[in-house]
Amino acid sequence: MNIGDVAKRSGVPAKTIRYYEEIGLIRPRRSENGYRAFADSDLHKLAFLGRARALGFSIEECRTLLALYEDDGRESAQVKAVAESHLAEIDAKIAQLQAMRETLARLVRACHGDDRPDCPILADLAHLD
Amino acid sequence: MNIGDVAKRSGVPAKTIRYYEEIGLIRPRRSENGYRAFADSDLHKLAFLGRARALGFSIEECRTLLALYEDDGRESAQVKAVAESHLAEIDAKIAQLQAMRETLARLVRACHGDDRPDCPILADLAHLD
DNA sequence: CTTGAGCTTCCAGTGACTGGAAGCCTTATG
DNA sequence: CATAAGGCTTCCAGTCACTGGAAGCTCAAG
Repeated sequence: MNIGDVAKRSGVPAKTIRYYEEIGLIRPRRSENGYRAFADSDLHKLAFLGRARALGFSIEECRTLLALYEDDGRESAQVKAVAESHLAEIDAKIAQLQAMRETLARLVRACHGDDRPDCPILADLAHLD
Repeated sequence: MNIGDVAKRSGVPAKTIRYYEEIGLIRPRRSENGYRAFADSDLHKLAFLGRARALGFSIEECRTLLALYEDDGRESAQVKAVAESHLAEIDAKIAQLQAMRETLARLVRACHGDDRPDCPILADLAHLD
């Protein structure tokens, strides 16, 4: 398979696939003409990576997960630890965004949004502690 | 005021203040010795920027908000539009994170997390559509 | 006079791509 | 068989918003 095929089949853009090779996540063979020649195992890895990235795992977490995936002697506890740590980060990010959201929503509600200049949003931002 | 003072008073790190000057968000005067000389208005702007950034506004949105803040002829509707658009982005991000969170939490619950290798988290990631 | 803190500029790196240029390779069509 | 289109290659630069560090100037205290 050429890069275009795996890109289509895995859903990972060709540019991204080249980048993943550059940082050592995958190591496709090369054909005689210099083209990358992807095996089924490469396609599987890329699909794996695509899904892990979609769940928000960082590249380094993906590297760890991929290594665990390929290690028959892994302990599921290791995988779970990575996932739990990531879950905690997601929860923290959600909490932070929700705090922002509350403040912002309050300000937006308070702003009449007409042609006059006075605005509680700017007033809040300008307020010195 | 020197940069260290405004950094402490505004809560914006000195490095970040220099960066904000570089991209034209602030234009402090210079003393004869070459040091930046911050006026109260600069301090206010930095505090403004710090708060706007804390609410998740992008630098370009901050630039717009700062311009509106300084424009006596602004219409509060313009400010509200920026804030509402940002609020929508935040909501989208929260929704996306919550979707990730649900999937991930389900997988974590399903993984027994012991010394055996079989793991529903990896199984899910590896699953080809 | 020296020491240490604070200031300056400039360069490089972060994360995870993404866009684009220049050029080789392959395939389809006239 | 020539050519044109499309796919592949590498390399370089840009994104966003800083952040770290090096080299060197300035200032206040002892």
